[in-house]
Amino acid sequence: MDTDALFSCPLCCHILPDERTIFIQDAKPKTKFFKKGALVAVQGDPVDALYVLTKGSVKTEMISEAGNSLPIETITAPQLLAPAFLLAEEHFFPVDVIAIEDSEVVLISKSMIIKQLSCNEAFLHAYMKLNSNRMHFITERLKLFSIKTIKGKLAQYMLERSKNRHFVMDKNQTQLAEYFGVARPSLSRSLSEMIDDKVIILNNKDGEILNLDALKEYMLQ
Amino acid sequence: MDTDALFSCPLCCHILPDERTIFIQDAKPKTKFFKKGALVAVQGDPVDALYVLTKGSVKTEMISEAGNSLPIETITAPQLLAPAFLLAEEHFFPVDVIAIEDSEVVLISKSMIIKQLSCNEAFLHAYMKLNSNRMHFITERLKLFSIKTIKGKLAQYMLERSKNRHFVMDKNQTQLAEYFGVARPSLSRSLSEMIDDKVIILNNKDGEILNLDALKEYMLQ
DNA sequence: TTCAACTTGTAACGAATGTTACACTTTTTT
DNA sequence: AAAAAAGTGTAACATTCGTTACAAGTTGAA
Repeated sequence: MDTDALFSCPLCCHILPDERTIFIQDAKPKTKFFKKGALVAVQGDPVDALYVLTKGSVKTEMISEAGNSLPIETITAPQLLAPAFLLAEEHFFPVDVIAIEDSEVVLISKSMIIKQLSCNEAFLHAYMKLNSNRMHFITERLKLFSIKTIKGKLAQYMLERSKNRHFVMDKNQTQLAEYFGVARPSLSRSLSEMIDDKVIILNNKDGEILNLDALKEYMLQ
Repeated sequence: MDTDALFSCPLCCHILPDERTIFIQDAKPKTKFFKKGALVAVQGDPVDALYVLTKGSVKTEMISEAGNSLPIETITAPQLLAPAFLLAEEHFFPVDVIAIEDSEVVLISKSMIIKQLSCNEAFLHAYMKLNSNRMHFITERLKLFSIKTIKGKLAQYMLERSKNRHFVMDKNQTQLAEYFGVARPSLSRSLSEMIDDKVIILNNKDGEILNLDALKEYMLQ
């Protein structure tokens, strides 16, 4: 078990060095290993422990089963998995979690976390801030989905990362199409049309907004 | 100010009766009134205080501006507005909040909430559970959006509230179309096709699942 | 360099959904 | 009971997007 990684995750880093040995003794954390491509958890699995990703990286996605899948995010160690659901009444994984490289996950029991929350104020604040930030993240994801047209999604994406009418595409078209949940050729077509209409120009990953009003209009429909 | 409502909200109900007078003295909560239809908050407004809806009801929606709007939920007093964002680094309203009847909102400063969180364990747990539950709610909303076809959304909606192949439609078609973010005639068409295909039957609000496998298949595409 | 793998552009076509309009039914109000 | 309002079904047509296929460009490794 990678205790260094465990205690550098954004939550457990607030357990003081002196207390870490005792914490490990009390918590008796379980360690699980996952090969690249393995399922760490599936939608509906109960979240009965805090899942700390201590090595590797995973991706989360919704609705897999067989048909479509919508990627939500990729998570790189050291980080927590589904921390908000540990204390929820519906304490189940809302997504599938899949290892995208060989990974290690440390499980810490719910009761141990609750104990730590009540006796360690820094831990508590970190936990709450973590959940708040995740809420923000997932809300942004929802906002993207509430925009129905591909051009609208692109506009939102570009405006979100623009500064002085300049922006950088941090994903290639294949990844972006997957992120938006649309077909790649459709994305390419929409992008081409936005360029044809002189709303933006693109040089490789670098983009420039030529017509800000027109770009914003895309989102309103 | 409706203090009864304030102290019956799911968070402040954990402030003990003895401490309520002092709490009010210290917090000096501000009260705001909103007429039906008024904007309580818009996307991007800073969340610098805890918003407690003490009277009336509001609806929240994304991307309004002028074009489309996606309703997220309706909230009835006594309840909190955007509690998760009070402690987030990005402490801004993620949605527009609109009064759907004459309403009263009580504002309690962030510092007062933080103080209460650290000295009142029940308050703390209520706050965390509240955020966890909201996370679950918003994740379910996202799941609905990750399903692209209307029939798929309908299938998810029906399966979610079915018991022994029986379900009840708790919204009329107009409301459901708005909830899904689709056009009302399109929803009506999809519903008709599902009935024609003998996957479900509908008697007013009561539905019966005739072909469970077919219904589930709708979601996988 | 040369080849393979990845990435992008694009075209033709079909499927799903949106838009608009109107008739009809049900519910609510007067 | 009559009138008004709300809800529903449906048709014709437009639009957007998905699917499939292939060509061309780019990158990186052998």
